Amino acid sequence: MNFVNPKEKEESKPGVSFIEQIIIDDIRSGKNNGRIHTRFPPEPNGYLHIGHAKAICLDFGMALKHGGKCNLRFDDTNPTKEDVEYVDSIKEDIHWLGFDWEDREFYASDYFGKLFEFAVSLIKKNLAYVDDQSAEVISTQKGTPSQPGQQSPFRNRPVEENLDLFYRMNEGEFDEGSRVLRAKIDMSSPNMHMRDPIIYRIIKIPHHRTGTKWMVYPMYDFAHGQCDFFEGITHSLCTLEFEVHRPLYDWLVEHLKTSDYKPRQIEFNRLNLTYTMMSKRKLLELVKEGNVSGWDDPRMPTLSGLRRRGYTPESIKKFIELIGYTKVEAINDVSLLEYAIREDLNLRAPRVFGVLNPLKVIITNYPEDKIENVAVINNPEDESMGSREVPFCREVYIEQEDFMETPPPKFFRLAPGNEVRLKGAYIIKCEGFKKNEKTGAVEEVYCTYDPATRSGGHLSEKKVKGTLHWVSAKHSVDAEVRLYDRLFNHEDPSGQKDDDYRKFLNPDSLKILKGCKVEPSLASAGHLDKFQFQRIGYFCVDDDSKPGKLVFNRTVQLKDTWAKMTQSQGQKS
RNA sequence: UGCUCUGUGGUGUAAUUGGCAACACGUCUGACUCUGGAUCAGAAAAGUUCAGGUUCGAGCCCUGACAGAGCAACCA
Repeated sequence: MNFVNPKEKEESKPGVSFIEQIIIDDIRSGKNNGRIHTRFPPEPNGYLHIGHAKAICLDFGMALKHGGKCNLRFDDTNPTKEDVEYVDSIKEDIHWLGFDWEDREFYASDYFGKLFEFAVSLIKKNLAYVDDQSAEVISTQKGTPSQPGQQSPFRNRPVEENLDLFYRMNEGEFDEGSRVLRAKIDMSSPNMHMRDPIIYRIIKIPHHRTGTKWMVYPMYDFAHGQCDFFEGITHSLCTLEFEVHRPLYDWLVEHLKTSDYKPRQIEFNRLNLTYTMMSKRKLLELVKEGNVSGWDDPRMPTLSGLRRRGYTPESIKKFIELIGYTKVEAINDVSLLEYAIREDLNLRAPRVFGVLNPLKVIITNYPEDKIENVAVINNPEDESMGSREVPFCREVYIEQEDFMETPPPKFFRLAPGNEVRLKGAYIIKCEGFKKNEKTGAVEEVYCTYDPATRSGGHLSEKKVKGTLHWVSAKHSVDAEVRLYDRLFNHEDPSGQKDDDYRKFLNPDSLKILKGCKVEPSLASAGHLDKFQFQRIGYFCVDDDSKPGKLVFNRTVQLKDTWAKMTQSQGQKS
């Protein structure tokens, strides 16, 4: 035997993302006086989903890690799509994730005045003009990505006339769509966004914050970089699709800045998840069409949905840490998200007994009225969580799938002549069973128990292959259990040529089990309490749950190697 | 047939200033287990899209291909 030096396990460094590297470099070089200031800029037009969580973790996370600040800024430049309802939910979700913007809650609409002034100054510099053409005409004049655009006949309108028209646009003198303000840049630019982009349009729908004060509203491109500038943002982090907007962002900031300071836009890859759809618009459709119960349906990728499903903020942050930030358009596997929540809950969730599909077991040699309280450990991963007493008696329920009349090889559970341990209690042996004559379904199983094998007792060392969870028939509590599965059965429901994602809706994404039996200690469980139903998975108490009418949501299944074995052998039961 | 960006095990990411391609998930073994969970030990799996070039040495630098994505909203 050769003697080898023990492997020196080098601390594998977490590896900073390219964005963090830029931030570190900027701090070192003293750029912006070494200041780090980011922002998270949601549009209040829907609920936050896990893709936003990726951005939130970066925006707030980088600030936190490098001694900077992160603002919350609602990008509310389009009153036709936005609503306060969303503002509140967004704030709640960010806090739930564990981030805080302190007193820096801003709105793009806070800057409407300044933005208007800036637009006026551009007009005065002959860098902006009012265009009277229709959307269609402007669009065709813009050309295509491979063909240059043509100049608008209004492009050389005199400054005074532009000024007059722009003011009158804001006074409501003109109809929506009749006139827009455009930046005068370059109609032949290879970048479509530089072909005299529209920067202001007329909208006469009241704004959720500014009411009817304004009749013209800035476009995203005319707001974002400037707001960053106004707030002193140093690193404006956004997703890859804004890459081509950056020259315009820079152009505008360049005309605004008064010193060396300017914000820098950096783009990273958006989150894509297998079997998941992230488009806000389509999620809204799912809600409106009743394919899900709401934005917080536990199958939704929204933060409110994940929360209700039983995900913890820690697990979501862990997942995001695992996938990283790059410029590659990747599609991440949901199983990694499931791994993250299992990891988290494994350490924190108390173990309990819950039987989803009950099958009655009668222990024929156990006294009729005897009741024993057996002690069961709450969490083998955490001794400090102690143990609890669970009542045991002559009749118990086990899981239907834990009994088979004619078991396949390596079936370690209950079968005629077979012995298993009821966890925390006794070893029992199957002596017989009763079948329903019509359906052939097993209705009752008859067992004997060995009194010497009580858990913890001195003779309890006897080994059996299988250990089953169970509940006392007399003491167990009824519960409804909602089994959730992926909402879509296609690996990439939003990446298909065929845009009708509805085709890929998984018909089995929700299975409601009514007659489940759980141990009595769960009777008083409160909303969002999380448990591991032993041998099954992690569950949390749903919002619909009430005392006497318990409802549990399955967050995620436990890994199940037996299921995998039986599947690969084609022995699905 | 324009511009911009991106190509590293099955998947997602690493690889200090060019120096033996690393980690995680997943997969497969085995050990252990009163959860077929967890844990522990181990294995398979890429030679970095391709072709040239520079160099003692290239995933990294250069050239040229190829592939994918984004961009033509009065959305963000």
